[in-house]
Amino acid sequence: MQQKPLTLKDMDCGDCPIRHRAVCARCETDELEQLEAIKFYRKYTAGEVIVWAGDKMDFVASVVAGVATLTQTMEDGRRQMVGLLLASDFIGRPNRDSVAYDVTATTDVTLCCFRRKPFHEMIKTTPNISQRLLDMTLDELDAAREWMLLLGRKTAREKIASFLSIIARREASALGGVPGKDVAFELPLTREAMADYLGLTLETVSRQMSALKRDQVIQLEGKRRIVVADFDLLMDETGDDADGGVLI
Amino acid sequence: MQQKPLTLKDMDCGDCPIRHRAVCARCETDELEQLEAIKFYRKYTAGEVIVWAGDKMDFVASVVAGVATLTQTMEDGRRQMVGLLLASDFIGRPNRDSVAYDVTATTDVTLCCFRRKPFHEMIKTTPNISQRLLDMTLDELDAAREWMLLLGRKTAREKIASFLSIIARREASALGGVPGKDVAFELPLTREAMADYLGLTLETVSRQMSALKRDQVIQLEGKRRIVVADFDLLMDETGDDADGGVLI
DNA sequence: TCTCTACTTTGATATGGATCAAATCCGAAG
DNA sequence: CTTCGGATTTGATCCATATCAAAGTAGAGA
Repeated sequence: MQQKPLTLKDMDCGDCPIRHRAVCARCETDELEQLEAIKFYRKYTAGEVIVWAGDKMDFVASVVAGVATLTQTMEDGRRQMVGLLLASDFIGRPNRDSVAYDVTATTDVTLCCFRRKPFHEMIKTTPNISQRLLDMTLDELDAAREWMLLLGRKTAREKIASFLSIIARREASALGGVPGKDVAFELPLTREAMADYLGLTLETVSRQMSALKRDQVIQLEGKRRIVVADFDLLMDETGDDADGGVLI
Repeated sequence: MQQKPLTLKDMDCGDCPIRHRAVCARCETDELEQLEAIKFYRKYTAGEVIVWAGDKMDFVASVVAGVATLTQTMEDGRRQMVGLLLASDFIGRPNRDSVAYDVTATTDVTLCCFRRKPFHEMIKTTPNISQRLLDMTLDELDAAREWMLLLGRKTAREKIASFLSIIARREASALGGVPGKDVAFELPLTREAMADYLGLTLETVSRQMSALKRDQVIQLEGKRRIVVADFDLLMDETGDDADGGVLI
């Protein structure tokens, strides 16, 4: 399944959002050149496992395109998603050589990878990069805490509405804006993966999607395409405060 | 309630674990001196709110002693704890001036505070500090993801057992070890706060505590003191893998 | 010592979501 | 176009936990 790594020649760097957004927004030219030297690309197809929990991982990476997930699995098979990685999100830990979660591509995925050891060395000497990583990690922590409220206290209907609004918002911000009154988007996850995200069963996910459709909060075009005529109506179903929510 | 800030003279710095463990484990002498210059202490009594969600916070801090919590509250009053802060844990965001969660002292708490702006300036120029903060934030992210599995997929009984083992482990590691076959400790939270931690009601927490006691997994001395004769027996109830669990 | 009050336990009942089961949909392979 | 298999929907039933209610406990203050 896995193709041989792409070289820089295979992909115009203009397609790679990393140097501009994810890791090195404030880097100096020579730091960017250092990063280029340890950078390579990898592609995965939908459904492919990128790394298994416990495996060695000798690179860190940014998602260039597609959607990947982090999931934990209990001995008896119960699964909980703990990370949803979209374009420009970061995978891996500069100072750990194995991963704690299964990382899976849920759509076709392109990663921009950096060899872990030299990347780790760079961090130690480059405040810009470690500060950028700190900011990104703090954002992830905020997202995780929002997610904890969802898992611990929201009803199934609120969970679905929250998930849809999260996806809508992230898709919109990837295109550089905020969702307008009406939005349409493709779900990057199966019902089962949504269930793993939300701490529900896939049957409950399906039922609540049908209920939101019946109640005219969303429309379904096929199984995966969602049309939201009135985004405020969807937000009303999330249980969240009306104002967007300011962060720590 | 709140006492006037302590000065360095009020507290021997030897009592403060911060410079040694939390923020500056690898700092140079002059960096430590910079930190001293912007450092002060604050004390809070059990039950006191340290900051409300949305309030300005002009300092960051490390917990020196006691237990504090981060909680989110929905409009209708549903509450979810999203952070449990013990000795040497960090509070606040160097680059944000307001907080997103209620921060509450659940026991008497002593904080070692650093004025936010100068601390933020130090980070920018001191790789040691920003790297240390990155490591701490990544640890918190791991804890949050463990917590998400608990909230999304564990039964009430597993949640309680997991919570008790987490507290036992953190108490033990604060004393510089790992929990032995038998451990005893004081719960730093009310049943209601435990419910907020676990995404349960306080009645369910109480019932499951009683059940674990009935089944001889734990003993209760009074309402708050827990004695665990066989720690493995408690671990068996958590639903977690037998081996401790390696991290990303 | 005796309240008072917050915390905790226990009981009875209701219910949201899980579980078990079966049908339907739809895209990919032939 | 037809077939096949994974993804999804829908239905019937069950059960873990919430909810509502009341009683018990213990520590702080009078």
